[in-house]
Amino acid sequence: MSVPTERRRGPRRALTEDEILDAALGLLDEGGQDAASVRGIAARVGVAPNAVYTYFPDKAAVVRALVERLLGEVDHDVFTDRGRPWRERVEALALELRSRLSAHPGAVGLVVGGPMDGPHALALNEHLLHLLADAGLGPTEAARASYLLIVYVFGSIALEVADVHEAGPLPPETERVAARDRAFAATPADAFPRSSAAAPTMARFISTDQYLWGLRRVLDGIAARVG
Amino acid sequence: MSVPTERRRGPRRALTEDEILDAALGLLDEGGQDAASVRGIAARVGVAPNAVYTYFPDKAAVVRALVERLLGEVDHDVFTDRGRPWRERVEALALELRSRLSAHPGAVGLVVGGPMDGPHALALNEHLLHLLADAGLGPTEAARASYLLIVYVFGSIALEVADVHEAGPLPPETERVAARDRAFAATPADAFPRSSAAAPTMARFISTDQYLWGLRRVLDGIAARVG
DNA sequence: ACCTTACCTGTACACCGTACAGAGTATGTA
DNA sequence: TACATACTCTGTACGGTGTACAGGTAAGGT
Repeated sequence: MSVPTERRRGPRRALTEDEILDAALGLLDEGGQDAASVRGIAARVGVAPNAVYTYFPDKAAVVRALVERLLGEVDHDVFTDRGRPWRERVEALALELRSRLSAHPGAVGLVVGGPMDGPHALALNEHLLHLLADAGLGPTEAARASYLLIVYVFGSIALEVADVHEAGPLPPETERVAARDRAFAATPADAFPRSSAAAPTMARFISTDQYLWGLRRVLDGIAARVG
Repeated sequence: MSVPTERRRGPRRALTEDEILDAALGLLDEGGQDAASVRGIAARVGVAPNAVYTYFPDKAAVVRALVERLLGEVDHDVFTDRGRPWRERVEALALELRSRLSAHPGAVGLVVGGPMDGPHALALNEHLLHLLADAGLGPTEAARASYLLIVYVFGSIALEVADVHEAGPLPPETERVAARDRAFAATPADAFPRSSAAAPTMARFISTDQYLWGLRRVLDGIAARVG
């Protein structure tokens, strides 16, 4: 009888890179931005800290791999359907990215803070470029528009998550929206929020409504260049 | 003869908070994102590491104060002139912020990564809200538009700086643009950049031209809501 | 039965933020 | 003038971080 699970070449490989990434993401989800230490990861998979370095050359490589995995999780089908109008496809992409990333707030900083030059990131960029070419944009304007959209999507997610150092997931959207409304709403119905007290932060805790509103303004601006 | 420099109450105050912030910013400029350690700051002002804690409760407070100082350096006059068209004023604000922040790439991550809830940040937000009210937007749309603009300005700067972990200032814009063009330019003149090799990162090293292009698309989208 | 290869551990180093106790000095008050 | 007070700054120390180095151990292939 042979060994049921296939081994690679050397001795048994007790760990896998995926286990390590699972542990890192788990720590990030539970403890926020800085919770994924090498020692913590190793402890979570039940191994000495150095064992991690068998699979990744350094911590940055772990982070890169994790970012790639997160970006690889986005469902490309929803926006590669060339039968749908291009604006709908962009909105689908934007919503998909937002929901994927805000599921792991602690990891958002790592995604945005890195070079985003892995295969999945590039594939995403390429799909977006094709999409904008479908819309009728020339190569230069497509590149610029894709940059603009990337900035909006990642920028808004990054800003939203920026001041949530605490552990755990974001508060539910209903509560976030309520907080934002409390912050921005002027006291008289038609008044303009003039005091700092009325707008306590520059940009935080936005709703999906507001996210889509901004995205649509961007799309309006881009659409005007199509003709 | 009396002491020329005025003292507060206690013994001589050899350090000032500004000296500490100068040191922190200097380290950030020379060493990038993570170069501003408490120990490094203290060494640079010639003092034991703990002395810093006389002026700031913890490192986060140092960072907050530094962010506030950077945001306080933006020249408000260029965009509070209500005589100029509102789009011009937004562009002036966007360019001012970009030039101020990209002068200190190592500090950008700290600005964007924090809550941005200091007095200067709030004042900036308020000015932007007023500006958009001048443009004719109602309170809700002004808040949403200001959020959109903030996301664009800070998001693009953050993404641009994200993969420059190395020390020193950004390369000069001419070189950055050349790198970007090399990256995005399709090999045949009219071809569309399809390969990942042709677009090696999602969004990096953009020119002022491209920055303004994106900003103007955003402004187009906002302007369409004014009527 | 070797030898090679790859996994994993123990130990160690330099650095980080920062808490605690105390030394030193300039000031306000008697 | 003398003292008490208030404040700045230092020495030391603790627990945390990333990771380099040397070895031990177990599973192949031959």
